[in-house]
Amino acid sequence: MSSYAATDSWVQRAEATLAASGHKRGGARRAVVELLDAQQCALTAVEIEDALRGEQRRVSRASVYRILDELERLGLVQRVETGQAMVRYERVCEHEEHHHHLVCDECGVVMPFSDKALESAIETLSERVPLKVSEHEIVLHGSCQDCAA
Amino acid sequence: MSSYAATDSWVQRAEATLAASGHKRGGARRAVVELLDAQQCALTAVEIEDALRGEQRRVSRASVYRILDELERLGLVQRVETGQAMVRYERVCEHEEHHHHLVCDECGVVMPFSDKALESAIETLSERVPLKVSEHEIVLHGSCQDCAA
DNA sequence: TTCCGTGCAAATCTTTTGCACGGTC
DNA sequence: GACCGTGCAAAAGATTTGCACGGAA
Repeated sequence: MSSYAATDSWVQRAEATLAASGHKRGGARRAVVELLDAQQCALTAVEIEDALRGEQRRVSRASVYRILDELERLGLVQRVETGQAMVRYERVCEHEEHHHHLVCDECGVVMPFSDKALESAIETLSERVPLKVSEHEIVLHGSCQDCAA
Repeated sequence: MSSYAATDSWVQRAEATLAASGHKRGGARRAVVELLDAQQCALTAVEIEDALRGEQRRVSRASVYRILDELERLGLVQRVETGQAMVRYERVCEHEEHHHHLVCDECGVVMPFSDKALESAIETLSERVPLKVSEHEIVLHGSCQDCAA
């Protein structure tokens, strides 16, 4: 889920992009980058902090936000607004298919999905709209299979 | 923009729904409902408070949030997540076409749009997804005509 | 007269910022 | 040595809650 040829992984691209933009290495950032790379879907800052507390190394909440902010500015991660009070973040993979999110309003679980027809509808309508569209976000709300059962 | 036959306006439906669910009338809530009815697109709680401060009557921020919360629970308004740090709210009109939002990331302006092809793509894919879909939200980000110029 | 509605102030929660120290280049 | 990275604590901003009083039914 997280890698392609070793020379082309998201982690490597991230490290390279960071270095190219004048950043030095840091343990906290490396831990966040590696954690994000291992994820299947978007995480909140708090989830990242908690996940890191146990595993790799402890990273302060402020650093998590600072790191996410920088990664977003560099186009390495993207924000996902799920309507759950906290913003979620996930890595942006150039090689992976663009995806969107399903949110269970009962248990809060977030899952990815992708759909060709949807993307082409978006593409088409983007031409007709009074906005130079740069991104789009689609969130479906409902009940997941566990909660609906 | 805000009314149909007088017997079928959103304000009237709101008042009726509120009454039916055991609410008494209140000046603050009436002011918020009337303001929302006059809007073309989604507002934040702060924008509502400010708009009301000048016009109809002053309504405390806490009341604005409580009122919006109740209206949302009753299905009279819906939240719109535009990725702008504040949640926006707009009335839900049964007779109006379902619409989504364009957000200018430079000036923050929010505009509505609707698209048949998009809706049917959503409808179709909702069947194939591991979620009993109840709602969906689509936001296009970019630069508005003024900002892009 | 009972219960809802509302304002005010305080509390919460998420996210940001200021500052000092330690690490990387 | 210069400058970035990070933790900690405080600040800021949005939203929620507790409490007391006034109003509607």
